Amino acid sequence: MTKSNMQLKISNRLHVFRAEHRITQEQLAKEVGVTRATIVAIEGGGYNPSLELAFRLARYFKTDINAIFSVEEENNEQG
Amino acid sequence: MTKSNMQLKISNRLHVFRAEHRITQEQLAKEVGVTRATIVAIEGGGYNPSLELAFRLARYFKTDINAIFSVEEENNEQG
DNA sequence: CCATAATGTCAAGTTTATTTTACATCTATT
DNA sequence: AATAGATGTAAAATAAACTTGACATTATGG
Repeated sequence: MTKSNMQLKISNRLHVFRAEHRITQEQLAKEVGVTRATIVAIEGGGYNPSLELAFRLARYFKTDINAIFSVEEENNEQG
Repeated sequence: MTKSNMQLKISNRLHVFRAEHRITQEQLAKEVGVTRATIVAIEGGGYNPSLELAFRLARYFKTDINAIFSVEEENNEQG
């Protein structure tokens, strides 16, 4: 079992972006074309959305995917 | 029907990255933990992978998601 | 030409994202 | 306390990502 086969944990700051922009889950869901359940799931964490949805969220908040989503590194070789 | 409800077309340069790195579909598939069919599907285009897989591919090529995947803008304000 | 590796395709199956619906909780506001 | 808006949870259903296996085609090299 190689490392590349382990599931990556993807964390996100969607809740923060939503707070900053003062938009509700329901509004955001409508804006990006999904249901509130999906937004809830993403904010709940440990959830792996589609790339398209990630792009839509980034685009809505006029930012980059990496500003919202990031990979949880188990292995800290960022130096 | 608002624009935000239309499906975004996501294009990618996976084929290019793979050529540059001289790695086969099968090798790459193994590296990022999917099957060759998935790599073929992505390179074929019009395919919407998971965000996790997008992150894995970017990470493998030591680059950013945006260098590999991009949204096809119907509305050309990309500078 | 012959063998082998790499790629493209297709159909059927499994897993997981996303939807739908319903109900509970929490925070204002009156 | 009552009403209303926003959020959390959960279970069943649907859609879509991803797998599996098999076969065809296109390079590449002996």
